Amino acid sequence: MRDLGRQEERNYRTGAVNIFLILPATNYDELYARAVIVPSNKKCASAQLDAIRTFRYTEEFHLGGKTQQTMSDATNRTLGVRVRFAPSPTGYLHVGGARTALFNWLFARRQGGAMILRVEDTDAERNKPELVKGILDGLQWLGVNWDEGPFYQSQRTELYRAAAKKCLANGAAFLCYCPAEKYAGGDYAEPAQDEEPKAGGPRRVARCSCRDGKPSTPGVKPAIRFKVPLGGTTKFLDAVFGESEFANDEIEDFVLLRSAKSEEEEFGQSMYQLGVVVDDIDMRITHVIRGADHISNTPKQVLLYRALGVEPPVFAHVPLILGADKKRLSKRHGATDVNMYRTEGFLPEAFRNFLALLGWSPGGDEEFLRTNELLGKFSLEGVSRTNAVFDRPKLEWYNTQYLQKLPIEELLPEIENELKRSGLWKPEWASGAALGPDGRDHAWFAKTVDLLRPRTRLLPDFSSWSRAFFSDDFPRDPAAKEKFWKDPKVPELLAKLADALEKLTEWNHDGCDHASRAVAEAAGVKAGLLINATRVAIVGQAVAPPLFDTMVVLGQRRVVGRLRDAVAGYSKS
RNA sequence: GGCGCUAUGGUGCAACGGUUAGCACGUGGCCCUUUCAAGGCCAAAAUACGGGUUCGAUUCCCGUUAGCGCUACCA
Repeated sequence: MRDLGRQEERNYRTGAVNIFLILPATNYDELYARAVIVPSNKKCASAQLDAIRTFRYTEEFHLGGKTQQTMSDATNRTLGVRVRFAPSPTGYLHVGGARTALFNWLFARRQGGAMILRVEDTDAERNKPELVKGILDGLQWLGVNWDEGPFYQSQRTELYRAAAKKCLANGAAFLCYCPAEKYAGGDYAEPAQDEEPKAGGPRRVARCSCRDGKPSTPGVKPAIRFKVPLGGTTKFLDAVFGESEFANDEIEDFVLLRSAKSEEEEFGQSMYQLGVVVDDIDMRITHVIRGADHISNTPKQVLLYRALGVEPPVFAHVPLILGADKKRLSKRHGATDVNMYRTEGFLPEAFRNFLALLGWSPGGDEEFLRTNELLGKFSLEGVSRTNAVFDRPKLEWYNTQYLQKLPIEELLPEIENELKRSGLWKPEWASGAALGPDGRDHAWFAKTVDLLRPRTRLLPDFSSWSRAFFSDDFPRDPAAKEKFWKDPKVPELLAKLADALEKLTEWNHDGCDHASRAVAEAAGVKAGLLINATRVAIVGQAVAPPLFDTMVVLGQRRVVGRLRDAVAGYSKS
């Protein structure tokens, strides 16, 4: 650790949390210091706290930073938490990525820090630029917003090349002329190098003679590989998994920069490991929160940080999301694209609540957590270390809960959008001008939605089976007619009911109730027979809210009209 | 194969050495009821296995097994 100049350090103890605050040294303008919050639980023994205190020296790194997209100076100087979400546009935004983004966002917002979005598109081959929009849309739908970016790695290649060259100059990297295939499959060690038989145990990863400065091969464009130290270990601290240590002999000499694809170029595009580290340094990322599939990449990145003269940030790896068969979630498990959940009609907040509790828990039994509660409770120490299975039934349960429990005024805009989408929306329903079909009822839309919502599972339910509430053009479900229109007395009953209801001077629940029961009684049938038949007549479904509430909401003119229409159509069906 | 990580009912989480192992989803039953939901009540269902450490292990350690991850000039 370098000399930090004047530096103050304090240890505050607040309940379960130790806060180490390292004040910036005044004489190094570039010196970057910050407070790190460390949970004092079993995952982070106090001996490890030292390792977490992170400072950063940016050196001449700014040189590259100025070339293309650069962070603003103001934000660069900001002290505090900075996290990033870094999707790769090789596919849509899948639920695992969405969860990672959500955790980053919750952490940033909770800590009052900054969220940065970075598109990792360094692989020109698989990269599909048109996918970026879908990813951003998905994030926005989820409510995950960002403060800086999106930055595109494909536009920052000079930065990576500068860093790779620095490693070359350092001796931390080497030019490799080997064909890629030679490394593929791992277990490769240049036979000629086998002079020291078992100096540091068996060598298990590819190590070629280029790393010792093999003369260049004419006509072959080299790649730049990182020169992993022989022997020793690399350790790092993970806020979720604790401390881990990897033997350097297990780490391959990973590629930093691809070889040039054309004659004019000296080198090709950056590889993942280089791009992440360089960007995380340049963007001053303090906490790297990402999927656990990156745990094995971390020692490589730590090595790279050190080679670049920078202390690594805090890592927090979050467990993966699996399908029902406990395999990593993929297309064959059904919907994995978050945008499909939007299209299906899930409420973003319900989806967010569900996702947040997949691999994280605030510690108790509460699980219905609205966004502000999530924001108030989120912490890295609550993150689990075990992979979680994506359980669709539970997600659906969350959605029905939100559909039912949300304050009506929060739900209304969602329903309005749904009805607009399906072409059923009428402007006069808008709040403020909420006149009902009969031009009288002031909160008609809200009342109707409130009546409907206990029976809905997804947003489109409002325009499908509830269609008759919003449109006069609705179908009568054949199965419902089969079930409740079987009795031959039905048309006559419905006709009588229409007559009785038409005479009503007051249109309310009890009036409809009494009138209906009187008709049933006069005809000598059970009220249920008439009620069920009437439901099919006025809303076309066997399933609907309580009949008399439905009548009230639909209005007298409509109910009578639909009853007569049903009588007329009865024989035809 | 090598290396790493993980292991509580079918699923998601609680229980931070002492509980009759808790909550929720799902499942089954009952109640409510005018359909269907919602809601209420009840039930079945778990500490992977084997060794330690300890007065005491779901909890700490080791091994086994299983699952997952990484092992690319993918990210």
